[in-house]
Amino acid sequence: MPVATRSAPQARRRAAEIIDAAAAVFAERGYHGASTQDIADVLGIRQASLYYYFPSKEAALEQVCMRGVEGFVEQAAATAAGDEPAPEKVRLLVLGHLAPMRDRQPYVRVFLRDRHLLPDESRRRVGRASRRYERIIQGVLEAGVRAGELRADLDCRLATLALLGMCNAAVTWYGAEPGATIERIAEEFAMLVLDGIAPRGARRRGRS
Amino acid sequence: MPVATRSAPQARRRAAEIIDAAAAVFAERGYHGASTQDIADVLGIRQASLYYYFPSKEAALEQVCMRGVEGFVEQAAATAAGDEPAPEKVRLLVLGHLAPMRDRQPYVRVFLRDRHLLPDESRRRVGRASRRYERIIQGVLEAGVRAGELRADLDCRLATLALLGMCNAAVTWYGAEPGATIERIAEEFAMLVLDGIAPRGARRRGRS
DNA sequence: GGCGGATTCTATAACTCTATAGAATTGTGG
DNA sequence: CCACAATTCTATAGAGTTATAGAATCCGCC
Repeated sequence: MPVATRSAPQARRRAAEIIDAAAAVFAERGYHGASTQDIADVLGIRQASLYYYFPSKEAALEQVCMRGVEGFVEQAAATAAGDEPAPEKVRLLVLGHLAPMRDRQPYVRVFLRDRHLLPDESRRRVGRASRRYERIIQGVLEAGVRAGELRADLDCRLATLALLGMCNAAVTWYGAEPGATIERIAEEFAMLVLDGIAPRGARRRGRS
Repeated sequence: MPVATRSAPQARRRAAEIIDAAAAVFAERGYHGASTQDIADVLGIRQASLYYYFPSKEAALEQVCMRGVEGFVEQAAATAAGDEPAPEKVRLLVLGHLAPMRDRQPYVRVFLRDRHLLPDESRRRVGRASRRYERIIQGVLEAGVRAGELRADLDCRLATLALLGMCNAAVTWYGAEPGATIERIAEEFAMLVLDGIAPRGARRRGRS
C-alpha cells in the first residue's frame, strides 16, 4: 500500500530546509518586511511552490516561532528543580537561555521580534509559555532570597526582567562581536548579575 | 510678503500631531506592518492627505527615529564629563537612558526596533550616533576600572552591551508592569548592575 | 519502461499599498 | 467680504503580495 517514492526522512529533511529558509528570511527582514518571494529566492524555487509545504505565510511564522521557543521552559524547569544553590542556578539559567542563540539564532530572533504577529490562538499559547518561563526564573530568584543565597532587598520581578532583557539583547549582536562566544558571554553576564560591576569590597549602598 | 493664514506655531503643532500619529502606529505594528492608511485613521483624515506633511512613508520613519535618538548622546556625554565617581555615573546613565522611554515611548520604541529599515544615508547617521553612545558608556566603565572604582577584571565591552540590553528591554514592558515607575526601575537596575543580586558578603567567585 | 504519488511549475485572481494629480475647502489678514 | 495660501479631499495609476488551480516534471519501485 505505501508506495512512497521519496522516503519519509527525505521529505522531512526538505520540509526542514523550507522552514530554515523562512526563518533566515524572517530573521533578516522581519515577518512583514519579508515576502514569500524572498523565501523562494533563497531556495531557488518558485514562490507558489512554497504552498506545498505550508498553507499560509502565517503558518510558516508559526512553525518558525515554535522552534524558536522550544526547549526554554523545559531547560529552565530542570534547572529550577535541581539542588544547586541559587547563584549556581542563575549561572545555568543564563547559559541555558543563551545557548539557543548560537544553535538556532534565526528561529530565536524571529520568535523574540515577531511572536506578537501570530494568529490569536498560537499567540496566546506562546504567551502562556513565555509567562511560565518568566515565572520559573522569578521563582528561582525568590527561593534564593528566602534561602539567604540572594540579596534580601531584591525586587525579583524587576531582576527577572533585567536578566531576560540583558540575555535577549544578545541575539541582536551575537556573531558580530568578535571573540564573544556564548560561553564567555554567559560567564560574564552571570558574574555581572550575581556580583555586579563594583569592586569586591566597595558597597556604596547606604550612601557611603 | 508673508501672508501666512495659519500661524507658523499652529502649523508646527499640526505637523507634530501627524508625526505623533505615525510614531504611535509604527510603535504598535512595526514599520512594515503599519500602512499609511492606519496613520490617517488615527488622525481622522484621508490617506493621501498625509503626503502634505511628508514626501514618503520612509521619510516619516526617519523623522520618528530622529526624535527617538535625540538627546541620548548629549545626556550621556554630559554625564561622562562630570566628576562624580564611576558608580554614580552609571546610576545617572541608567536613569538618563530610561527617562525617554517614559517621555516619548513610541519614538524610542520605533527607533530601537526599526532603525535598520531607514534608507542608507540616515541609517548610517543613526548608526554612527549609536556607536558614539555605546563608546561613551564603555568609556565610563573603562575609566572606572582604571580608577579602581569598578571591578578590575570587568569586560567593559560585554558589560556595556548587557547594560544597554537590560535598559532597552524596558521599552517593551514599561507601562504594563504595575508599580514600575521609571525612577524605581532605574534605581533597581543600577543597584543590580553595580552590586549584583548576591548578598553583600557572599562572593562565590574563586569557587567557594 | 512506465505507474503513481511527490514535488515543482505556469498563470493568474484578488487584494493591498504607496504615491501623484488636481480639485475643493478652509480660514485669516487686509 | 474677499483674496489667497494652507490644508484636505477625490480619484486613480502602478507596483507588489498572498494564495489558488491545474498542468508538468521527477523519481523510486515493480
